[in-house]
Amino acid sequence: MREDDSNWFSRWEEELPAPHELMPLSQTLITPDLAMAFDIRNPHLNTSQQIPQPPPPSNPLPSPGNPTHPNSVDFADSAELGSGIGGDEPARTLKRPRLVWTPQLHKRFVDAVAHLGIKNAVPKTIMQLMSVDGLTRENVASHLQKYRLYLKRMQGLSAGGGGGGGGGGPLAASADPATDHLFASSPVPPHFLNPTRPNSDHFLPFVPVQTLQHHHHHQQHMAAAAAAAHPQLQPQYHRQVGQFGSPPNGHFEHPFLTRQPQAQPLHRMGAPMHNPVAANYVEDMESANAAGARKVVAVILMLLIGTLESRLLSAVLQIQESQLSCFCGIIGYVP
DNA sequence: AATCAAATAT
DNA sequence: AATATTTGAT
Repeated sequence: MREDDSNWFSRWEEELPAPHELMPLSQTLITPDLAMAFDIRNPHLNTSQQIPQPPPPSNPLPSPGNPTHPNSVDFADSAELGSGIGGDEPARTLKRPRLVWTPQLHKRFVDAVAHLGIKNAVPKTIMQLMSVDGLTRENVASHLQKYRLYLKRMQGLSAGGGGGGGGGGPLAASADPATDHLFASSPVPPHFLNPTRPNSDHFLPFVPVQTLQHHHHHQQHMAAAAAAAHPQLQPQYHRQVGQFGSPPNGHFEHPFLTRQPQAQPLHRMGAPMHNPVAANYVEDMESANAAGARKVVAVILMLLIGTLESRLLSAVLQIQESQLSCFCGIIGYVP
């Protein structure tokens, strides 16, 4: 008794949860929507917040075969998702905003799938290869599922024996007019349609090109819904910054920031390790001057390999066959 | 545990 | 319309 009396306090004190074990009550009482609307996040999650990624100097470059919407929305679209909530358990209560598959994001997806080969292209690996922060496996799985359906349709179109449109090729419009603008925004690598044997694309680097980190700390307060509202937009540099205004529809978009140092899973590829600085990838290979070099490299590779089939070559390069001579010329080869 | 495809929900 | 989520099977 006596002893207890003198010690009860210290015992009680010892059993108190450590500060980091405390679940902030406010978090549990605030609805996810409210939390997002007011930008409330976890106190002990002082992780660098969603700093909307710097919009790269607009490098307007037309992607082949896409109708462009003149109205260039100057949203930022960065490559990261999910804000700070990825990490800890109370995040479970906070539902993350739905992912918006911008043409650029989709392009990354396609690139990843292409480089993995259709066999290895499963949600998890695709997700890892894309290395977009906040991107979840189910995000990818969902997208992949739809993309496969799309491919199936495309395959059905071109492979169908009977049809009149013999020479159509993979560039033909989708059968269902009502279907995805998104998927049309990135060219479907030819071999997606014939899983016949591994592709030579494995030789092509995944272009983990690092871009400069600009400091453009502008939090755009615009509804990213607008970006989604223009599906046919050119895969330009729109940075959709999901911020919260008063969304009538009730859901918010979150910004994507390019993935920071965190995980750098895919440096095994071609990339000489370099600084751990964010792996920032070139979104449009067509636009970057890297594109030219890339194609030339591809040509050289093909030459070295000995496969000089113009159709295959143009397919690999994703250029017109007529342009082949140009590239061949560069390297001094005359077909 | 991951994946997949289909159905369903938001 | 576009994503997410669930379901049931592999």
